[in-house]
Amino acid sequence: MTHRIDLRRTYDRLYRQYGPQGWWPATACGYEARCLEICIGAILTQHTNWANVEKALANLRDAGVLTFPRLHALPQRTLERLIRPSGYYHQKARTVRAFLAFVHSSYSARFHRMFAQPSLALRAELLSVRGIGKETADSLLLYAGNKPIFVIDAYTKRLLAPHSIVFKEYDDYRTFIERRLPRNAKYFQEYHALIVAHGKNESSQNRRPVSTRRR
DNA sequence: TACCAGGTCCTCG
DNA sequence: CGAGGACATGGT
Repeated sequence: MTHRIDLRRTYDRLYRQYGPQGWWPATACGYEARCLEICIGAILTQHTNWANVEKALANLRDAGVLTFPRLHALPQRTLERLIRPSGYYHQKARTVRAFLAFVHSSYSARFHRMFAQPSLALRAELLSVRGIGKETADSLLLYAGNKPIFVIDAYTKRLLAPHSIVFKEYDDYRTFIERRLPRNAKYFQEYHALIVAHGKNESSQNRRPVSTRRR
């Protein structure tokens, strides 16, 4: 089967339409703090509107617990209460704690050590953490670790589907895209961000059809 | 009111 | 293994 989509040109088109996205939307300064915020945000955003995730992150920030040691020491119930707006709060609290325990025990709670590992080996380790699946693992690798791994999400599949590019396996999507693009983390970050911007734009138009009236 | 949002895990046949 | 369901809040 021949795939007509030109992924580089698609990127250019999206970039012209939406402009630079500068993802991931993180506010923290400093490498470790920023990694923490990205990782927690990536877990909280699973099947969840980003606006809800921001409420949860704001709760953690306001409570002064958005640091590795504070978050790691937080009781399950307290964590659940703070991240409640992001939904699935029981599951996600467990995942956040499992993730922090993993980083703590395997990498002394240091993200720079964790991301010093070879990407694919680290990916396998992340996938062994309960609650972290392929998309979340790849988001951590790409946005926190700056690894050239392309993140596949619902929007990405939605973008490819009209071109009859449909796979059963997550990794088939990833391979398809990675084989057709320069392996560059910044490029992948921006590209995936553009796909999400486009996806949100499209779905908002579906909800409220474009008015035929102009000006 | 119903449906959706930057998934993941578990169970059952 | 593949389909189906559970997990949960907030916005439109």
